[in-house]
Amino acid sequence: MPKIVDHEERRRAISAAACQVIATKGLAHTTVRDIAAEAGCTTGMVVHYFADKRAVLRAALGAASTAVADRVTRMAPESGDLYELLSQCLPMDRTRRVEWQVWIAFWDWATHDTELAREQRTRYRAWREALELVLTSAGYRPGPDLANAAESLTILIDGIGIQAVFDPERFPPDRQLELLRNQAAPILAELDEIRS
Amino acid sequence: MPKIVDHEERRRAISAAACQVIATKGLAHTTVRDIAAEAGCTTGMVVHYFADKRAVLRAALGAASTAVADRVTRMAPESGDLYELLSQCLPMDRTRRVEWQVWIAFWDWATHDTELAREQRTRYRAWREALELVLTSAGYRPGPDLANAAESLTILIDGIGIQAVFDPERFPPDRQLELLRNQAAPILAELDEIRS
Amino acid sequence: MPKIVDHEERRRAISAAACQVIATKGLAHTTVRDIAAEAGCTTGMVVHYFADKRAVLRAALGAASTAVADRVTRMAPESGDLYELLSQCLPMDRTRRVEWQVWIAFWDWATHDTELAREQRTRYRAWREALELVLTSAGYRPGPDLANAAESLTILIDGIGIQAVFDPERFPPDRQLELLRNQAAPILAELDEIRS
Amino acid sequence: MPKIVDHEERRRAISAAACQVIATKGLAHTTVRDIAAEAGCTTGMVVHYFADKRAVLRAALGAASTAVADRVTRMAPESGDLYELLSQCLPMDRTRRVEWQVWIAFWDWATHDTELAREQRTRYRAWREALELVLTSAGYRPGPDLANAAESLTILIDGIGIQAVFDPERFPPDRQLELLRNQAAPILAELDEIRS
DNA sequence: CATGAATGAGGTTTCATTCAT
DNA sequence: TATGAATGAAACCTCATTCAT
Repeated sequence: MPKIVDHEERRRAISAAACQVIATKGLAHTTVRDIAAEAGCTTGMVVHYFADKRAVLRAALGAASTAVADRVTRMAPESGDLYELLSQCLPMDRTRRVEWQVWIAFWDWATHDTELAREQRTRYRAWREALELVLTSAGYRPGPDLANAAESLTILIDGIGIQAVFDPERFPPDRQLELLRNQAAPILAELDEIRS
Repeated sequence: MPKIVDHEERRRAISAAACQVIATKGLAHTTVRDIAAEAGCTTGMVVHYFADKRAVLRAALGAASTAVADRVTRMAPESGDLYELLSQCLPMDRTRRVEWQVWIAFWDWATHDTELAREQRTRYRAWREALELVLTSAGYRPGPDLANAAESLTILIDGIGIQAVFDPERFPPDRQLELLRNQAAPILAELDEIRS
Repeated sequence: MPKIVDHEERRRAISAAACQVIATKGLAHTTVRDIAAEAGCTTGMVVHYFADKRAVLRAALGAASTAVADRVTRMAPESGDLYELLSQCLPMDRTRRVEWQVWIAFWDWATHDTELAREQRTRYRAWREALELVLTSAGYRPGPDLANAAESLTILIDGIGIQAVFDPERFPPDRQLELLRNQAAPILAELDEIRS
Repeated sequence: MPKIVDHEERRRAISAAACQVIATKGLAHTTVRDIAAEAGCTTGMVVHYFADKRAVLRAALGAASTAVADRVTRMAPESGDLYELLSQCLPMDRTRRVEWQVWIAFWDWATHDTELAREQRTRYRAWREALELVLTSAGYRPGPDLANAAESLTILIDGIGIQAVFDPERFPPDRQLELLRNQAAPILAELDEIRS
C-alpha cells in the first residue's frame, strides 16, 4: 500500500511557506531552498509538487489572493458593516501584511510578463465585481454609478494599503480605518440607496 | 592628458538606461549587461561609475524619483491648475509609466531592506510636504486639515497610478484625470480657503 | 532515497586535489575550476562541500599539515631512529615536496591575514611540542634545554626544507639527511640524557 | 625642452612602493592600482615604466634582494663582528621584515615559474658565495669546509627568519641574535682558522 | 610624458533543475 | 514517493591592460 498523501494539502503548505519567505526576504531573494526549509521539506519535494520554481511562486501569489477572497466571502453574509468587510483587504495584522507584501512583490513581474499582467487585470476585475456585490447587498442600487464607486473603492484601498505596508507605525489599523471611512464616505454618499 | 568626461553626466546616462531596462524586463531580470547594452557601453564601465550593481539600481530609483520632483517644481510656478500639477505624477505617457514601473519594482526590495524602506518613507514624507506647499500656493489655509488633505491626495494618486500601470487601456490619461478630479474634489471641498 | 556519500571523504578528496594544483601551478594561479578538474568533478560540487574557494584552500593547507603529523605519529612508536622521524618533515619525495609547496604558498597569506597568522603560530607550537615528545621518548630529559633543542630543530628543518624545495637537485634526500645529522648533532650533544 | 625625469629613480620608487604593498596586503592582493597609490602616481605611469605588472613585481623582489646585499656590502669592511653582519639578513626591524615578507611572497611563484625558480637558485648561490667571502675575511681558511659552513649558515638564517616573520613577539631581535649565535657557534668551531 | 577612462577576459559564486537511489 | 547530491549555466565583479587626449 503506497503512502497516501494529500497532494492539494501539500501544495497549499508549500505555497504558504513561499508566501512567508517572500514577505520576509523579498521575492528577489527567495530561493527554492528557502521555501523548502520554511515548509520543512526538501528541495526535491518542492519540485515534485510543482513544475518549477515559477509555478511555486505563482501558487504563492494565488494563495495570497484567494486568502482575502475567502475571508471576505466567509464574512460577508454575517456582517452588516461595510467598512469591516473592506478592511479585510488592508494590512492590519501580520497575516494581511504578508498578503500585501506578496502582491507587491509580483508587481515587478507583472510589468513584463504578459500572462501575469493578464492575471493581474483579471484579479482586479473580480475584485471590483465582488465589491459591487457587497455594495448591492449593503442596500445600494446596481448600475453604472455603483460600478464607478466600486472602482473608486479599489483605488482607495490600494492607496491606503501601500502606505500602510511601508510605514506601519504611521498607519496603524485604526488610522487605516479612519482614512478608509473618511474617503469612502463621499463616494458612497453619491450612490442612490434602493430603499430610498 | 586623459580623456575628460563628465562623471555626473555618465552616471545619469547609466541610471536612465537602468530605468529603461527595469521598466522593460522587470527588476528581477535586469542584468548589468542589459544596462550596459542599453547605455551603449560595456559592463566594466558600469562598474567604473558605480560601486556595484546595487548602486546602479538605487541610482535608477533615485533618478526616477527626482525626475518627477523636477517636473513638478519646474511647472509649479507657472501653472495655476492644481490637477495638471498632480497629474505629473500619474503614468500618463511613456516617460511617466517608466517612472512608475521603476518605483513599483523596488517595492519588493523595500520589504526587507531596512535602508531602502527608510528611503521609501522619506520619499513619501517629502512628497506629502510638496503637496502641502502646492495646496498652500493654490490658496488653501495651512494647518492640520491641509496636511490630511495632502496625505489623502498621496493615497489617491498611488491608487490611480497602480491601476493605470497594470491596465493602461482601461485607464488612459483622460480617465485617470477624471478619477483624480472626482475623488480629489471632496477632499479639497473640506478645506478652508484663505480668501474666504 | 538520495545518493549516499561520505561527506568527509569527499572533502578530503577535494582538499587533496587542491594540494596538487597548488603545488603545480602555485596558489596564485589555482582556480576553483582547476581544483574541480583535478578532483574529477564540477565547480558546483566543490562549492557544495565548501563554503567558498577560501575554505577549500584552507582545507588544503590543513590537509598538508595533518598529513605530516599523521605520518610522524604513525611512525613514532616503532622507530628508534630520531633522524628518520625528523626526515618525515623534509621534502624527500614527491608527497612531501607537495606538502612543503602548499605550506610555503600560504606564507604570503599569513602575512596579512591575522587568522591564518594565528593558525601558523599554533601549528609551529604544536610542532615544537611534538618534537619535545619525540626527544623525550628518545631518551632525553625534559626541561627548558629540551624545549630549546626542539625549537632549534624546527628552525633547522625549515631551513633545510626551503633549500630543498627550491633546489632539489642540489639537495637530494641523502644530502638533506646529511645536513640534518651534521647540524642536529651539536644541538643534541648539549642535552642531558636521562640514562646518563 | 622636455621634462627631465630620472627613469631609474622612478623605477626604484615604484619598486619600493610595490614592496610596501606586498608586505602589507600580500602579493595575492596587490594590484597595480595599490602600487600606484602607494607610489603617489597613476596606474598609467606604473605601466609606463614597466612592461607589465609582472615586471613591477619582479623589480620589487629584486629591490628587496639588493637592499640586503647593499647593506651587507656597505657594512662588511668596517665591521669586525660576523654576527652583526649576518643579522643584517634577519627581520629585526620594520625594513628587514618587509624584505622578508617580499621574499616569502614570491616563494609561491618560484614553485611553478621556472625563470623565477632559477633566479631563486642564483640568489642563494650568490648569498652563499658572499658568506664565504665574509668568512674568509673573518679569518677562516677557504676550502670545501668553509663552503659547507656557508651553506649551513644560509639554512640557519632562513630558519630563524621564518620563525621571526610569523611570530615577532616570540622572536624579538635579541632572541634572534641569541639563536643565531648558539647555532652558528658549532658550525664555525669546526672550521680551521688561517691564523692557527 | 602622463593620465585615467574604458575595455573585456576570466574568476568566483549562486541556484534552479535533474536524477540515481 | 521522496531525497539531496550533483550539475552547469549565468550572474556579478575584479583588474591588468590599452589608448585617446
